[in-house]
Amino acid sequence: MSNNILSKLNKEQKEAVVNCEGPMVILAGAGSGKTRVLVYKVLYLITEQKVHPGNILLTTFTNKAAGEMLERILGLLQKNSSGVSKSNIPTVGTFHALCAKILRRDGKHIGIPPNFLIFDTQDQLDVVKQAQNTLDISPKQIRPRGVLSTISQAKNEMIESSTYANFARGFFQEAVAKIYPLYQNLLRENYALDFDDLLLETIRLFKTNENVLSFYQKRFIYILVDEYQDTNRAQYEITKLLSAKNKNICIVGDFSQSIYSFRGADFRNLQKFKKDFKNAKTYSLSQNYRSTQKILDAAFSVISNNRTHPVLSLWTQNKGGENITIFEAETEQQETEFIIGKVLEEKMRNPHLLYSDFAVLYRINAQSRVLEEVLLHHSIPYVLVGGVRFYERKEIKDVLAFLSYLSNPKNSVALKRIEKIGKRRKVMFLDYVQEFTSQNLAETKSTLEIMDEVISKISYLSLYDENIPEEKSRLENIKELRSVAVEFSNLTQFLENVALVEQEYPPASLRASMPDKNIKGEKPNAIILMTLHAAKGLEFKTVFMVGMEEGMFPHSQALLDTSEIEEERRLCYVGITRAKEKLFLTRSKRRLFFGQRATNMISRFILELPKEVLEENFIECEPYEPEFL
DNA sequence: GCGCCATGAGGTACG
DNA sequence: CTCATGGCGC
Repeated sequence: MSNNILSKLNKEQKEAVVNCEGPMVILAGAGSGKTRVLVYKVLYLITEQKVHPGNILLTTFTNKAAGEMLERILGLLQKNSSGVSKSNIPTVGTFHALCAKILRRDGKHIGIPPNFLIFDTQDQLDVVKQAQNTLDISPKQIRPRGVLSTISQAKNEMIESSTYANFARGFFQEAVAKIYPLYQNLLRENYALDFDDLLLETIRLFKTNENVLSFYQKRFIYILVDEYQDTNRAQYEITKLLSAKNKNICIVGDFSQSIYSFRGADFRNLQKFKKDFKNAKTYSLSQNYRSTQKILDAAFSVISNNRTHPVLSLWTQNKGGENITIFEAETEQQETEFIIGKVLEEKMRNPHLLYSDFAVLYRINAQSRVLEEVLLHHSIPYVLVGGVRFYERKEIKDVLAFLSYLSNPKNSVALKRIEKIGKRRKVMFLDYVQEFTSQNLAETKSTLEIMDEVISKISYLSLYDENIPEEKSRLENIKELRSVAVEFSNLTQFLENVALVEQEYPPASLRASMPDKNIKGEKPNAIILMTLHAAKGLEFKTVFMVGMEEGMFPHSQALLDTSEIEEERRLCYVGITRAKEKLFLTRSKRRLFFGQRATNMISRFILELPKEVLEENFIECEPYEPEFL
């Protein structure tokens, strides 16, 4: 059986899998089979080391990744006929999901009720506005969004509301110093935590309750952490606390793919690890199974310009491959037309190719508009990944507000939202709340029944007209939410799922220009449009990176800061390494920007590519020295 | 409670 | 230019 598992791995991967005891770092390059190593390591621990599955913790970056990895693990376990029952599976999830579970169970020790709410960004904003209102701080002078991100940043650095004032410098931060404590109080009055609190309160729980910490240390004997380069300080702290006793901690990461420092991620955690665990072993996965050597060479050449972190050199058996094409368009429309031409050309050359083998990656969301317009004009099918998320839609938030208030009448933010829907509807709703609590319906009715009752009691659906396309899609979204409710008949569990789980984009929110068979679960045959950030972890046969201009990519706000430029370069590295077979980099000489025509220089990242891997017809621009150097 | 207009800002995004 | 927000009048 052991051979069976290990035969699927190369030498480097095998080493990383079979060494399980003690602290270790796996430096895993893009496309090097990192997920495979994590999955097989868990499998190896269970089947070979006879570790109880419940003693394994694997943390991931997203819920999606967690779901996929657990599925693979369970599938392989079944294949190896190792009896794993539902109550006997490894814990796989994000830090936030893990912390939510821990706090539901043990938060009471630090005054957090088990039915606490999790406030999302919109709820948080409402709270900030409420706090500013109380303090008479005008939202015009001090923007709530800015306040919120400053508070979040402070929380990421583990600065509490009581001590923030000591660090506050300047007009804005002094305002935040007043708002932050009030914000925190309001959260607590609502029995709510924000996402940052989930992490911070767990740390506080661990630090003040030895027994609780000890319980989880005994439970999670083997800890694996994915995407360690994108952990923030709180997440770093949690892994350290949890692994302090057994020290069986395996972290996986890649410096070159750290692209989330703007939200508190710190790739130096990857370096700190070896200082915290002096005897930590290091394994590197350097064989790439995704791209051609030319693509890898291009990526390496670019990323080698970064000075503040180590860089893995990747190799592949897939030598050669096609050259990388650079295209300089006059306008952004022409840039998109070039893409369409190339897609059709490639499809002609190879009839097996689907539209979905092509991805267009861009730096900022605003770039998608022109792409959509031109694709639409040429009747080329596309899907836009991203945009307004399902659970952030108005109608979904409304229905959730009803349910959330029913589950926890302390939720004043939900009530405020309900009031906004309509005063009369609020009265009708409160009538139902009375009925609901007096008859204790939370115990007897399913989520779906409650949802349907609320919706009909206040005739919520009559707000929307089926004949107006936009409103019809709102009605469809509510239907979609009903199907989620079917999966979670317990109201509390349903709300927990909604708060923590990133929703798949349902069909209605997929903006496809051609209504292909977009049925749930089916990948539509359409060109994929997304930001470079969204592309992390994915791969496509052909990749177009557009807007390769100074000011666009690297982004204008990163130009003056070396560490931000390095992050942009890592983002570029991530983009290049998404391509399996063919890579195009395009730029436009002129571009409409905030209604004005702007002329941008060619991106430095293009000039950092090795000439050997470029199509010959690319005429290099005059080299330039950025002014700030 | 809704719709209209003025104003202002404009990165990336997971839980 | 485009979108989000907030104030105000009906």
